[in-house]
Amino acid sequence: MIHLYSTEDKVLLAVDCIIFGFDGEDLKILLIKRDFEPEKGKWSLVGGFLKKDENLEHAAVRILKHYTGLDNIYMEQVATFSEVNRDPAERTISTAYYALINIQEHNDKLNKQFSANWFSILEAPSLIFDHNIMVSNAITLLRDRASTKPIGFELLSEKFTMRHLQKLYEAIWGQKIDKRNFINKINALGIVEKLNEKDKESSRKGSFLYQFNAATFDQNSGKQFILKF
Amino acid sequence: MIHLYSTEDKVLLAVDCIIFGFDGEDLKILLIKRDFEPEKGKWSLVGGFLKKDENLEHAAVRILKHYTGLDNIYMEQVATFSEVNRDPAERTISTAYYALINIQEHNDKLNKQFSANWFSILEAPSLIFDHNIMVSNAITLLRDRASTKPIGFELLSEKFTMRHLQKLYEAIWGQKIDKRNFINKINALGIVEKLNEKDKESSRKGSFLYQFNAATFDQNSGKQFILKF
DNA sequence: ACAAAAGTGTTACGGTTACACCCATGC
DNA sequence: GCATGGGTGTAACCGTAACACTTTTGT
Repeated sequence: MIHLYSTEDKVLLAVDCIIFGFDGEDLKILLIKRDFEPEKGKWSLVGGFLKKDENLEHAAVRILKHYTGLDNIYMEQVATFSEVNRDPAERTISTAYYALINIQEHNDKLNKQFSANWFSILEAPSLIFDHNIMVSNAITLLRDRASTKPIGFELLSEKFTMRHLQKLYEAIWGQKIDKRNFINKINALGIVEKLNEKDKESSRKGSFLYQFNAATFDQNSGKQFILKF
Repeated sequence: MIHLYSTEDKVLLAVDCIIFGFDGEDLKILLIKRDFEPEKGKWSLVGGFLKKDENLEHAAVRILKHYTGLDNIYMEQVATFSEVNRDPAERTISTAYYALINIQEHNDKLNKQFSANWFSILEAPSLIFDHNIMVSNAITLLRDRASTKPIGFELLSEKFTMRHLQKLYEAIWGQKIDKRNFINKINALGIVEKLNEKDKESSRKGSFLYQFNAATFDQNSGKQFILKF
């Protein structure tokens, strides 16, 4: 079998992004109302097409910057979706990426500009094409990664309370966790540093703030990061 | 931003397959000597281009059938690789799939026809393009899947001994496992059925044959399949 | 009789889970 | 002084890991 590349079929390649955020209670995804045909007016993931001179990751970064205004976003490829008629307009293959952003840093103006909205993953509307499957795969992958890598911090502000962190993991796994067991385990992992500051927002007593300590984590990296309940 | 699909760049989309087999001792991958430019004569994964009227999975099935003669192969997508210059001949994006086949059923004639060879994952040669990274990602994924899904059986014949099964998992994880602990755990999972036959190949005493029991596994599917040591 | 692999249970250990009360503060 | 969330330790339990000897049979 001899290949002459030039005789092979070419296709459109798109990137779709599942953008996760955390508001203190629920894990959320950012969706936009699609403003062009087909399926204009329906809810959709943010996406765009791959250009000749960039790789998929670069395209994802570009799209994320466009829709969120943010750089340096934590991102990982989910999978590539290629059903022949997934997009009724034209044959398009799409690679999905999930991204973790700090919802506080996200600019509300952009939401108006793009008719975008945050939806709890428990109450998200039905999406165009195969985007529901993409979201579902992304959630599965995120749950796995959150259990084996210290990526949760990407969804929080630099300083956070133990309660924030716990609520985050509860939202990711859809499961209540015992307060004492959670704190014990986090401390055993030695990846957060207790600060001499308190957050007074949530209670009269106030609760201590922590920050992720990459250095400590790297030292411990002999042992595995596993966070399961 | 308004998209007119017709103005977007199109690209070549390829599929590359990491074909795993198990010879009783080592986990192996099937590689071919590439018979066309660029990189003619170098070792490579088997691959091909996506056609207009098929999805990626279909392309992978087609390629596997072509190079191994086999249908109904267990397969899973690994990831999509898109560096701009990954293929020096022309911009090509490639989606990698790993596949598990029973090495016994594989036809040696085809190996001659395609200058193909099985290599232990521990001694595989350097490959063209980014194929080494694909293999490495595939192994990581396989290890994860083997720990959480009963897919190991895809690499064995229908009937196998406990020793075969243990050697397989040892090869996948690159780690010795205690014989008694292994058997205890497999039996606790209740996914294999002991047959009234013995394999006399490996010892004078002979060892009992087992087969995977999908029915039993489905009944147990309330509990999770987890196989780690 | 001996070599070579098969087969078989129990104990110790470590990590996970379950669980309840006092503390500090603002109103 | 009381209501609200913050903070803290221990004991029971369960799964995992470590470990050695007997059995079978072909030569």
